[in-house]
Amino acid sequence: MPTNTHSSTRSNSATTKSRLLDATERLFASRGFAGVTMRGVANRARTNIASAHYHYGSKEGMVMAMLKRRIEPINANRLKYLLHARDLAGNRPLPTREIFQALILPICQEIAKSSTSRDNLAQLVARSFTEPVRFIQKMHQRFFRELSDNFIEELQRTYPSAEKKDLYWNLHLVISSMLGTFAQHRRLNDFSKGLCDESDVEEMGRRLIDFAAKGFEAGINSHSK
Amino acid sequence: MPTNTHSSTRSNSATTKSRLLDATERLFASRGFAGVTMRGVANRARTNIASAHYHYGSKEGMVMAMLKRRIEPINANRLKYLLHARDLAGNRPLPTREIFQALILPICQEIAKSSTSRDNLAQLVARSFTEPVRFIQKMHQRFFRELSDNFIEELQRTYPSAEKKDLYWNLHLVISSMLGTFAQHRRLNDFSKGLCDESDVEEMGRRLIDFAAKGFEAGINSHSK
DNA sequence: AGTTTTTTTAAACAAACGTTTGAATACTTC
DNA sequence: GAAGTATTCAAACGTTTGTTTAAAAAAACT
Repeated sequence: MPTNTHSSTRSNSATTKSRLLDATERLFASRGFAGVTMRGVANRARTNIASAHYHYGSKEGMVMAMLKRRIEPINANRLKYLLHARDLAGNRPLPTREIFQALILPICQEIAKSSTSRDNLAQLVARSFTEPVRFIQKMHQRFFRELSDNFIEELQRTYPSAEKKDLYWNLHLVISSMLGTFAQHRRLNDFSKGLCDESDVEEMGRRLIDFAAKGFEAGINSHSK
Repeated sequence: MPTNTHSSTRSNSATTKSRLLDATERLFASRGFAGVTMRGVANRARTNIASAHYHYGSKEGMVMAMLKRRIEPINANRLKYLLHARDLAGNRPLPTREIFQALILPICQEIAKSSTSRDNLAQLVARSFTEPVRFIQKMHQRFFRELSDNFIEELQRTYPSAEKKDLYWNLHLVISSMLGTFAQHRRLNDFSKGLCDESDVEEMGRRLIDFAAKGFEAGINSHSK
């Protein structure tokens, strides 16, 4: 039985443990949950199937650990961004664009980091939000519930007279657009017949933020007048 | 060997054949490609595994047939909408909103029709665009390539001085937003803590069109000035 | 050094998968 | 109604899946 209550104190074991998550990440990003096989992961991590079970208990546990490792730091950065922007603004409401920068920039930075090799974070995030497996849906729900609570609060400060329903609808549209854009990201080159460069993550971030901010404002203003 | 060159002339066989696609559709929408099992489909269609192979040759062939049956009519409607709007406008360029109405309304109507029972078209479309299986990706690519060719042409008429790169980027953002919104659609109730009603597909369509049109315009104007 | 705990390994398990077979049944055609 | 085609069916095939077992190896601890 694995005793994972203590974080691993040894150097070698931590390496195998993390190599397993690395392999899980690659397979999940390129082939989805069903494409993550214990044998495939073990092979890529240069270890054994039973070793994977030893460290993570089950396939579900392993994928869950991999998703947590990836997503939690990004969400933490989003909130840090938001708080930082609010500090700079004093008690004046934040511009729409700035709020969505806090939502979108942190993950774009992470995507830019990871998109050097074949393991693409954009694909990973995209899969995790349409994956039909129950526990992943629950996880996704938890992550975004926490996020939206914070962002709705900030949006209410910026749009004090807006109806809550409009704020929720349009934040929903913004988040959906962001996730959809990541999911489609790899198809941009083909889609645009080579005119657009999908590898330029910074450009994607800038355009996505503009798009989201203006779209959001449209949804709030049209209803409030 | 199945001789599918002739469309089925008998009444009973066509029913079994279409029941198989119905079952495939339900399973694919709720559990993705990996969740479509020949046994599951055959059970739901009240027939045999071998019967499914007889009619469609393979699991891939069956899922492909199901996707074609669903998506092709929607795309045809989109083009019909677009041509109709252009006819009404004479040779004057179409407003942005009207162009994206032609993109979004036809599929929303279809979603509204199918969302009575548990088989949700929004989920189906959502899965088909993040599914890691090769042949589904190819199919998705083909469908949207044909669509985008027509819509880019129309957008160029409306924005004659805009750069092609901007048009492609922002149409990409619009399509991604649309797909992402469908993918997230079922989570809206929970996300908004009951404030928003996800079953109101017409409201979703209206808000999505506004969002997309304004977001698109922002991406074009900000770069052209 | 000896004991205990943690980690790795090879081998096997039952269950579920897509596909194939060959015979039985239904339908069409003459 | 006989001949021929189209469809259904139960049963089996070989793989692959996640998981378990029990023993060996490595590391940590006293």
